[in-house]
Amino acid sequence: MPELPEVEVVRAGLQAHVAGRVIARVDVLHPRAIRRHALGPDDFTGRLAGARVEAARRRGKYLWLELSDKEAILAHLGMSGQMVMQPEGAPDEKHLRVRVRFADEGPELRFVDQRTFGGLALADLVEADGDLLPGSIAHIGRDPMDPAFDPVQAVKTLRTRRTEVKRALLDQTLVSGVGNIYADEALWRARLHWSRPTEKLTNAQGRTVLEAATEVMAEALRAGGTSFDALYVNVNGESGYFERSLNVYGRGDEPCRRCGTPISREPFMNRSSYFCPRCQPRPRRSR
DNA sequence: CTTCAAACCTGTGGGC
DNA sequence: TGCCCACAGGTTTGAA
Repeated sequence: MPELPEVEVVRAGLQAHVAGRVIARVDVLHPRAIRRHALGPDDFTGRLAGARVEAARRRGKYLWLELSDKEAILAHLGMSGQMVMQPEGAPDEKHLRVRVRFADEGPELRFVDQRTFGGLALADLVEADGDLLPGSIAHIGRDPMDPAFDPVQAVKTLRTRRTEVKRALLDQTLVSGVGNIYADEALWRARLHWSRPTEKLTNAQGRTVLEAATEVMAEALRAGGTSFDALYVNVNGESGYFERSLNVYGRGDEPCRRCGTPISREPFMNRSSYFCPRCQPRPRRSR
């Protein structure tokens, strides 16, 4: 599933293949893909024709193609969204949702999305805390790879929350970019059970788990991201290979790489939490 | 204000 | 073989 490292791989691919090009024509093949564009498909395609892509940018799991006049194509990959470059005329993918052709008639950009949780929208860029970003995501916190990310403040905010530590890690307003996979990996590295109450974490524990999240995402980025199946690929259709480096996620009943204890899986927020019951003991009292 | 859970989706795979 | 259900999960929305 695309979390920060996977989205960053895609962003870099878009920067390399799309920046500097002028859009000739956009086709929306499935209206749900632009459901967050309130003015509808005709407005979306009409306003994009002739626009020039200046750069590909990202915050957390959101990415956007910056256009001129403080506008941008804002994208979220959801669970299965892909941005792939294809030669014009290549056969349509089964789940092709949006096609972007360019004036130079070079490779076209395709938004492909099986589960349709992702989508595109036109957004106005606004000034926020020294950054230019889509107004609709101004509520998202900075991610750990942002040069202006403030880890001391993030730990402080984390410890004022009254919730479980994993819920806090997944809260994009606190720190953005972390999803279920890297949350579990960070908690394993920090030796913290997912249900530990945030208000009881020490400053050192808070710092440790946020540093672990930052490190594991940086390592995943260097590996090209995590792929379990064909649902995450870069703009050239290639998978990342960080899955082999995961220590807990998806490893239920397999031995912990630190202590050999079988990894546990528990239901959590309509998904799963993977953890080592020995390295990450459950808190004695759930608040 | 904060916290929480349901809803949105489709393809895959296990059980029977 | 085929049917049914569980599962994958990020964000939005509305309720408490």
